[in-house]
Formats: sequence, structure tokens, C-alpha cells
Amino acid sequence: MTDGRTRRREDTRQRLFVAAVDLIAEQGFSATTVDDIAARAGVAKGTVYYNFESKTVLFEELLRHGIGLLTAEFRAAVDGLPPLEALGALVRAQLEYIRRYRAFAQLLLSEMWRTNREWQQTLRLLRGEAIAVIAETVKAGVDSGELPADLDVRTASSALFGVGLVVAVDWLVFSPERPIDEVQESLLGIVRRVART
Amino acid sequence: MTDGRTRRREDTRQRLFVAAVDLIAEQGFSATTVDDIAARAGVAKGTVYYNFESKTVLFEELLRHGIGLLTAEFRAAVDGLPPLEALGALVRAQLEYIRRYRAFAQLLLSEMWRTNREWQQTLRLLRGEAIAVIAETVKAGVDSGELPADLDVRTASSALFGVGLVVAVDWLVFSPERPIDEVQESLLGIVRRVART
DNA sequence: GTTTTTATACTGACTAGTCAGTTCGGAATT
DNA sequence: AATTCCGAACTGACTAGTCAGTATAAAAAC
Repeated sequence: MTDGRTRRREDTRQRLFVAAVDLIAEQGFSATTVDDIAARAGVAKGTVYYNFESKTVLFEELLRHGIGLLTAEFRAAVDGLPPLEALGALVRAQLEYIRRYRAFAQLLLSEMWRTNREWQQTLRLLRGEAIAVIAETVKAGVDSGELPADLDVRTASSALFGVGLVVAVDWLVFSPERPIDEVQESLLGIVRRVART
Repeated sequence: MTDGRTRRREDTRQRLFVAAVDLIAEQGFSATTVDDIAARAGVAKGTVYYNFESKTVLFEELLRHGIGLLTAEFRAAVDGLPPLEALGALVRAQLEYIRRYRAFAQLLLSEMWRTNREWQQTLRLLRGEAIAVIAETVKAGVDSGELPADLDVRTASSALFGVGLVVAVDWLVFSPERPIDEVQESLLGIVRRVART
């Protein structure tokens, strides 16, 4: 499994992911060509098709990979924490993630609300997995009375997810000169205020 | 000015705008072909190029048109109101707008944070105009002490703009069965809580 | 009030170019 | 020896933009 060959191949796939993420975040899926992706990854075009069935499949696996990481970080962040603190930890984890994988976040934001695309179903599913972690936390908070009882769990969870994404990416794109810690503070402030019973 | 010819032409342009908005909202700018737009508008492809210089220019004029409407509604909404009420009026105006032009809102959300696109500069400028109205209101509120003094005007304004957009579109795409009034209420609730000094 | 002219609006086949995906012999890596 | 990658040529479907020609309002001439 981790012999030289598989490692080498994993490395190529990783380089293709990185190249694809950067380009698609900038230009969108359709405007990004497979030739571009191969060139930026420093790889021949044939290699792309040796490693991935198609451009669409490459993108889908990319989404799976990226959101999988995010979901894992969400799970790790809330582990064992009481609801209110878990909520803060989620915001921090999301921003930490966006800071690290800004291009992927930008890509997510741009492709998340699309309809009528081949991979839309995949994206919807993955989004659900990430939000489920948030929803569990919110539900626990509402059940235990630490969060307002009138809070609608599903709405609040997806709103939280989307708002973190939009505020952080907005900052990165339109005010990149500012430290992202400020986003974190103001977002935490907002969430805390809203979470007050 | 309003003879048969100009009216007919205006009508054609309007139909092209509507067709383009719907398709681009669903598929994105690059994935939408000029043939598609023409077909949906019930017009020959040549007509698109008779009325607009290029696909990009059509899109830019569409953005100008759409955001111009939004900015005008913002201006009308805050007119003469004291800061706190003006803030609520802005939220309501934005949601009212999104309810009416949902495809345009979806399109905005998807294309807003792109970089390296020909029309990116235009979009950035237009976004600035809309946010300026929000910023004026927030600034007046901070100056008069009705809003927290530690509120950063620029950040708060763009956050408000983005959050309204993302929450509303998220709702439209992922929970369209719910009445949008509920979004308005919960958004207003959030803004009110955050605005508390 | 009818006919002729003109300007405007539209048409759709056509061109020139692009891009996803294929193919495959050979080179490099393990 | 087997796997992985290279690279370059090729195909076929698709797409932005063009342009010569048509239709039709309104204005001009009769």
C-alpha cells in the first residue's frame, strides 16, 4: 500500500488536485482546461487520464477529498466539548481550514449553489456530511437548553456553514491585507451573540 | 424614444437578459453558450450580437442592470430613516430583491468571489456601489452611538451584504419549500442581536 | 392615401478556433 | 518485469463571433 509506486502515484494525484483547485477557484470548472491543469501540475496530459477517468471525475474526487478533510477537522474540533464551546471550536476549525486551503474554499463558495451540473449531486451530499457535524452540535445545545429553544437546527447549521465561508472568502478576496484572525474574532462575536439564550 | 422600433429592441434586450440570467445562474458563465441564450430568448444568435458586442459585454451589462436595481432599492429603503431602522430596512430590501430576482442573486453569489475573469473588475466596482449604501448607514449608526463603537464599518457592511446573500440563496436552493419570510425574520433577529450596543 | 425609400432589427448558415478525450510507443521508476 | 508517466499527434464535437441577406417599421415622395 505504501510502496514506492503507490506513493509516487499519490504524489502525482496530489499535484493534480492542487493545480486543479487553484485554477478552478480562479476561473471556474468549465473555463479550466485539462491542458492547463496538467501544465500547472508539471505533468503530461496523458497522466491526467491515467490517474482520473475524466475531468468531471477528477473534480468530484477533489470535492470528496477537500470536504472529507473539512468534515474530519470538524469532528476532531467538537470531540468531547460541551455545545457552546464546540460551536466556537467549529468556527475556529472552519476558518483554520479556509486559511490553509483558501483556493478550495473559494471554489466551494462559487460552485456550492449551482444547479444543473453533473457533480451537483455529489457536492450536495458532501455538504450534508459537513453540516451534519454542525447540526449535531446545535441540536445538543438546543436540547440541553444552552442554545435558544426557538433555533431551527437545520437552518441554523447551514446558515453557520455558509456564513463562515462567505465572510472568510470575502475577506480573503476583497481585503487580503488584513489578518484573518480578525475575521475569526468578529465571527465568534456574532455567533456568541446569536447563541445567547 | 418610445416608437415601435425602440420598444421592440428594448423588449428583445430584456428577453436576452432574462434568458442569460437563468442559464448563467444554473450553469455558470463559461458553461452557458450564446446559442442557449438565444434559443431560450426565442431569438436568433445573430440578434444577440446585434444587441450586444460580445458574450462578456452582455454579461457585464446584465451585472450593471441587476446591481443597479439593487442599489436603487437600497437607497429607497434607507431614505430618511434613523440608522437602526434603516439597517432593518436594508435587510428587508435585500431579501425582497432576492425573492424577486432569485436567479440573479444565485448568479451573483457564484461569480462574486472569482478572480482572473474579464468582468471581475466591473463586478467589484458594482459591488462597491451597493455596499456603499450599507456602509453609510452603519457609519451613521456608529457615529450616533446607536451601533457598537467597536464595529468596523467596512467589514460589517460587506459581511452584512454577503451574509444576506448566502443565507437567502442557501434557503432558496436547499430548502425551497419554506416561506422566505422565515429567512427574513431570522436574519433580522441576527442583525438586531449583533447591532445591540 | 397609396407607393417608394430608408434605417433599423433580426436571421441562420458559416468560419475559425478550442477543448475533452484517445492513442500509443517509448522512457523512467521501483 | 511491472507499473507509472511522458509527449505528441489526432479526432470529433462544440462554440464565439461574422456576415450577407431578409423583414418591417416609419418616413418621404407622389
